[in-house]
Amino acid sequence: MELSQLRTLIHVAELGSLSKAADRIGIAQPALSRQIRMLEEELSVRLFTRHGRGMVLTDKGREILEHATRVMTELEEIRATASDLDAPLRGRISIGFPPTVADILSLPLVAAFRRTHPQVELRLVGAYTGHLLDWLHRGEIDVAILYDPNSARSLRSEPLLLENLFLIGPPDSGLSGERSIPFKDLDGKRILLPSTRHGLRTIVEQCAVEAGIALHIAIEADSYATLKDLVRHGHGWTILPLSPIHDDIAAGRLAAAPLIDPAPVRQLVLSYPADRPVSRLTRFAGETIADIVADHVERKVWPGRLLGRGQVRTP
Amino acid sequence: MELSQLRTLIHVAELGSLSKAADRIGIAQPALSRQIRMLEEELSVRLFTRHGRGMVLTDKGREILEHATRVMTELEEIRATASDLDAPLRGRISIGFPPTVADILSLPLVAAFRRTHPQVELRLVGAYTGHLLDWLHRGEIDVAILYDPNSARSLRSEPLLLENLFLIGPPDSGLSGERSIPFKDLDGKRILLPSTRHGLRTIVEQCAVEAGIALHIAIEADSYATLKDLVRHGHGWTILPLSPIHDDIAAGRLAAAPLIDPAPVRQLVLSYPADRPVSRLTRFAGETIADIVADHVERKVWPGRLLGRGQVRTP
DNA sequence: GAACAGATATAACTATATTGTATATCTCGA
DNA sequence: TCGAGATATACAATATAGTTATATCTGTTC
Repeated sequence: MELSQLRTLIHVAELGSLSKAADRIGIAQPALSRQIRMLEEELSVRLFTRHGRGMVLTDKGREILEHATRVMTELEEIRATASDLDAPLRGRISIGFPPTVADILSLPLVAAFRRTHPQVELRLVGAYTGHLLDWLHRGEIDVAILYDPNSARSLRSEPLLLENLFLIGPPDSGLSGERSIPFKDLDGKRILLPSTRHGLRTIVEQCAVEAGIALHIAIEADSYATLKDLVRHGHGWTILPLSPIHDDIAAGRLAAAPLIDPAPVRQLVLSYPADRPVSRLTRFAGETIADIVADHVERKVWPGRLLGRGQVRTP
Repeated sequence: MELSQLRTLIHVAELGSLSKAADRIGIAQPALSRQIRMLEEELSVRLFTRHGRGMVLTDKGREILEHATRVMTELEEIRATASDLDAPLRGRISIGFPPTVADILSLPLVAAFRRTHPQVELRLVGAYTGHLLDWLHRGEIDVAILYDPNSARSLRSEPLLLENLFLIGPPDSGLSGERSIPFKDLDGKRILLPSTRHGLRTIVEQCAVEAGIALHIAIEADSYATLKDLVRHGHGWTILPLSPIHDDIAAGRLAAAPLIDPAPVRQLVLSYPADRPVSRLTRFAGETIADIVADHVERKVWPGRLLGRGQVRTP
C-alpha cells in the first residue's frame, strides 16, 4: 500500500473516472488503472465496480475510502505540525448549529475568526439537527454542532456538552435559579413543549416516565419564541435550555428554575463528515467552538457539564 | 512523504538507532539515513538529534511521530476492513481499571474474550488513575479506563460514562434508592471520604461548595472496603459509586440514596496511548468495554449516563 | 444496427526513485 | 589512543512508476 494509491482511490472515488482523475492529478490514466488494480490485489478486495462510463465504489471500497481520507488528514496534520502554520488560514467554511446554539456561539466565534484568521469567509447556518445532518452528508456544511444523533450515518463526532434543561414560567411563578424543582411537581401542570419529532420533547417525556408522572401537554409549538410568549402570558410552563431565556429573565419577563429528580439534559456533539478529509480550517473551527463552549460553561453562562477528551490539543 | 519514511521514523524513534532499525526492517542503514534526511528536508524540520551512539527524537519529531502512528493505525484498519477479519485475534493485552471498575467489568470482559477470541491472553490490572496513567505512557498497559484525567499527557481518550455517586449509610439510616437526599442535608453529618489526593474527594468537595455547606470529614480512608466497614459500624456516612456497594445493599449490610442538588458525578474515559499504533486487539478490547458499560447502564446495574460518539462502529 | 465517443486494461518501453555497497567521518567507552 | 558503534554521502544496481501505444468494452446517437 502506498500513499499515491490512496490518493488515487480518493480522487477516483470523487470523480467516478480514472480518466478524469488522471486529468486532475496530471498522471497518465494507465498508471492510475494499475495503481487501483495493485491496491485491489494487495487487499484482495474489489474497491470499484467498472462499467462502460466510469467506475463506482463498492461498499467495501467506501469503508476503505474513509480510512484513506483519515490518512490524508493525518498527513496534513504532519505537515502543519512541521511548519507550525501561524499564517492566517484562508478560504471558506460553513458551520451548522441548532438555532439556540447559534445564538450563543455566533458572536464569539466570529470574533475569534476575525482576530486570528480575518481572511476566512464564514457561513453560519442555523437549522435543526435533521437538516444539519443532511447538509453534512451532502458536503454543504463542513462541521456542525448537533444534538446527539446516535443513529447518524457515518460521521465523526466529539461530545461537547451535556446541556441542562430548565423549567420556564412567568415572572410571578416563583421560579428561581436558587431553588430546584423536583420533576414530580410538574404532575397536573399545564406544560407547553415542542412537538414529538423534536429531540427535546423526547428527553422531557423520558424524564416524566422516570419521575413516574404523566405530563399534561397543553400546547405544542416548535418555536422557542412562541413557547416563551405563551409562557409569559400565563398559558402554562415550558422546559427549555437556559440560553435562549437569559435576556427574558434579566428583563423580568420570565423565570426559570433547575429541574431535578431527574434532571433533564441533552448532549451536544461536534460532528464532521467521515468520508472527506477534514481541513485545517475545519479543525480550527471545531477547536474554537470547543473553547468557546468550555468558556461559557466555566463562566456558568451556559448551564451544563463539559464533556471532553483527555487528549492534549496543540495550541 | 512516503509510508516507508513514516515507518522508518517509527522504528528509529523506538530503537534510537538507524542501524538497529535497519536490522529490524531488513534494509541497509544508508537507505534509512537517507529516508529520514529526505523526510526532514520535505518537512523542513529536524526530527532527530544525532549523537555518537544513535539518535533521539526532537520535540517536533515526537509530535510528528504521533501522527505517523495514527497513519499506521488507519492502514491497519484498511487491511482489517479489506479482509473482514473474523479469525480470532491472538496475542496478549494488558487492560487497566480503577479497582471498582474492575469489579464490574472483569467477568463480562473475560467472558466476551473467551467467546470471541479465546486465544488472547488477558492481563487485567487494577490500580488508581495515577498509576494507570504512568503504565499507559510506559507501554506497560495497552488501554485503560480512567477517571477524567484532564491534565493527562498525550493520550487519546473517549468518554464512556458519567457515573453517579451515592450517599452510603448503615442499614438503619433510612437511606433508600427511592428517595434522593439534597446535598445540603449533609451539613453537620459525620462524613467519611478518601484523602484529598483522591479524585472522588475533589468532586464531593466541589459539590459541597456548590450546595453552600462545609463537610465534616470525620475520617479519611482510601480503601472503599475500609470506608464501607466504618459506615456499617455506625462511624458515619460516605459517598461512593454504587457499584461496589451492590452486594452489601442486597445483603442488608448498607443503605444508599442518590444525592441531588447538586448530584455528584464523575466521568470515566477509555484511554489509549497516542504515540503507539493501536492494535486491533486493543481496539476490540476498547469496543467490548464500551459495549459492556452501555449494557450495564441500560440495565441500571451501573447508575450513570452513557457518553458516546455518534460515530458508526464497524460490527 | 452501426458508428462513434468515452471509458478501462494491458503490454512494452522509458524515466525516475529507491536500495545496496563502499567508505568517510564522528563519538564514546575501554 | 584505539577500536567499536554509529551516521552520512557517493555511486552503482535494481525496482518502481509513468508514458505511449493500443486492445477492448460500454453507452449514446443517428
